[in-house]
Amino acid sequence: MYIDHIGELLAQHVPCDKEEIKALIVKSDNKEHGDFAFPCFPLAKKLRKAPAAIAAELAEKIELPDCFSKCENVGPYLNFFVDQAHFNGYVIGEISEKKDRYGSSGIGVGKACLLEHTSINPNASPHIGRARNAIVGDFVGRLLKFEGYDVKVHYFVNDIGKQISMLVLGAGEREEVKFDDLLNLYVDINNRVKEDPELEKQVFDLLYQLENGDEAVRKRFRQIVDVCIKGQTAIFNELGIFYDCFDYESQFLFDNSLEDIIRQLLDKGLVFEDDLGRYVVNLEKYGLSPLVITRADKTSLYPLRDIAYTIWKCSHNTDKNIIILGQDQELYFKQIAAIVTELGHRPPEVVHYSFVMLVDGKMSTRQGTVVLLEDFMREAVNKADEGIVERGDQSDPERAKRIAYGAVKYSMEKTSNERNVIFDWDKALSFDGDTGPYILYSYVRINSILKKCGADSADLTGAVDYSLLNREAESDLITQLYAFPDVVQKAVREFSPHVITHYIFDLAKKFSAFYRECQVMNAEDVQLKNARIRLILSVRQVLENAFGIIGMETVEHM
RNA sequence: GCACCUGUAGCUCAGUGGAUAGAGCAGUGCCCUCCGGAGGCAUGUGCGUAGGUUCGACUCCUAUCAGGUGCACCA
Repeated sequence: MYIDHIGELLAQHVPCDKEEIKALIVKSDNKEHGDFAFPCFPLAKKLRKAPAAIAAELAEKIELPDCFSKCENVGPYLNFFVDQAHFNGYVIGEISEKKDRYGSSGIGVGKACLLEHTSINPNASPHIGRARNAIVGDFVGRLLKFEGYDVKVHYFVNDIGKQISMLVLGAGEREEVKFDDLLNLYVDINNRVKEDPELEKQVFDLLYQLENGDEAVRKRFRQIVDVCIKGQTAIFNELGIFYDCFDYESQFLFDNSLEDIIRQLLDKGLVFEDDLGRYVVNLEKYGLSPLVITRADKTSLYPLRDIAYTIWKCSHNTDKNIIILGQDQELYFKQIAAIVTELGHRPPEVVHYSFVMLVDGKMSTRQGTVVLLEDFMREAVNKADEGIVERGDQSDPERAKRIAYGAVKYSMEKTSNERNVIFDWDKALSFDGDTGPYILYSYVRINSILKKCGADSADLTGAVDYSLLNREAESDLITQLYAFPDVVQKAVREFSPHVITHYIFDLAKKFSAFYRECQVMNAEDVQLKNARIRLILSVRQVLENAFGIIGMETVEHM
C-alpha cells in the first residue's frame, strides 16, 4: 500500500504512469535511506536533467500524505520515510484482521490445482534424495492451498516395468513380503540379473504376461507394489506429507490409451519404427533427441505410459497442473511435454530440484552409501529427545518427533531448488543457528510470554497506541512482518521453499533481538505492554502462517 | 561431443539491474541476579576467469575454466 501511494504521488510530477514508477521503487536496505527509495536515473534521459537535480525537484514538489513522515533527496535517490505510528498500526491491524490469511493474495480462490509429486519407484524405502521430491512437492501444495487453490495431490505409482518385474521375480514364491526386506531383495536381484541373461529373460517374460492380461501375474504385481507403497507413504505421512490420489500406471496398459497415442503420433508422422522394430518419436523440430517409446516386441516403455498419464491429468482441466521432478529428468520431461503439446494438450508446469549429495561423495545404492529418510528421521528424534532431557524435562517421544521432523524438513527446505543439497550428518542434526528447532524456539518463547501475561484470554479489542513501539528492535520486527506477503509472492513465482525458510529465520532473529531489548511482561507502563502484546501476537500469527506453508508443526514446550 | 543446472567468506548457503554484498556453522574473546541459554555480543582483504551491454552488473550477454546431471528397448 505504501508503494501504491508513492506511485500515485510521483505520477503527478513525472512523465511515467503509476505502474512504471512502482516497478522502479525499491525497499531501502539502510535505515538512513528511509523505507522506500525511488532512483531517478531512468528519468534523466526523458527530462534531460541530472538525476540528482530531478530528485531535488521532486522532493520540493511532493505533498506527503499522513502515512509518510518524510521525503528527502540524497543524491539521485528520493527517499521516503514511513510514519512509524501509522506503519505499526497498519501492519499489526492487517495481521489481526486477516489472521491465518495474512500473506495470502487469495489468487487461487475458486481455482483447482492438480499436483503430482513423489512418485517414487515402488522398490524400496526412500532415501533422502528421493525425499526431496516429496518435501518440495508438499511445500508447493501447501503454498498453493495458502493462496486459495483447491489442491489435489497425485502420486503416480509405477507398478509395472522392468524394475517391478525384477522385484516380483526376486520375491519368488514368498507368501509374505515385508517392506523392510524390499531394499535387500531389490539390490540382490539387480546384481543377479546383471550376471545372468537367462534371469533377465524371465523378467521380460513376466512383463509380457502382465501386459497380455495374465490375471495371476497381475495380482502378484499389485500385491508387491502395494506393500511398497504402503511402506513409503507411511514414512511420508509421519512427516506430514499426504496424498489424495494414487494413480496406477498399469491402468493405462489396459484402457487402449497407449494404442491411441501411437496411432495419433503415426498419423502426425512423428513416430517411426527403427531397424529393431521399436517405435521412436522424432523430436527434431523441438531440437530434442528422439524418444523411444516401445521395445522391439512393441511392449510399452515408461515414456509411453507417462504420456498417457500426463494426458489423463490434462483431461482434468484444472487451472493449474504441476509436476515436481528431479533435475535429471529435465531433458526427458521436455520430450514428454513436446509430445503432449503435439497431441493437443497443455503440458504441466514443472518444478525441478537438484540432488542430495553426501559430503564424501554421491549416494550409491550398490555401495550402500545411501542415507534412508527413515534413518535420518530416527536419528533426529533421538537427538531432539536428548535435548529435552538435557533441559531437565522427562523424555517425551511425541514432542521430540515434532521438533525432529520440523528439523528434518527445514534442513532440506532451506536450500534453493536448483542447488544440490550437501548432506552432512553432523550439520543436518545440529539444532543451533539456522535450523528448525531455533525457529520453533522463538515460537515457544512467544507463547511463554503470552501465557505469563494472560494475553490469550485477555480482551484485546481496546484501542492501542502503536506509536509507543518506537525502539529499533520493534520497528525492525514490524518491517519484517510487513514483508511477508511479498515473500509469499516470491515463493509462488519460484516454487522454492528456501524463500519461506529464510524469511522465517530472519523473523526469528528479529524477534530474538526484540526479546533481548524489550520487556513485555515488565514493560514501563500498561499502554506499552498492550502494544507489545499486540506485536508479539502478530509475530506468532505470521510464524504460524509460515510454518503452515513449509509444513512445520508447532510445540508448546521444548 | 551436445544440452541443462551450479561456481559468493575456511565450510554450508542468501542476495526482484540500484546506495557500504549478507547470514548460519567452525575458530577466537566475552555474557546465565535477564518474560526459557536450542540464546546473545564482539571479531572477516569473499562474487571462478576474461571481455561486453548499461548512468549503474554478484545479477543480463559472449567466451572460457571447474563441478553436477542428462542424451536410443531403466523408470
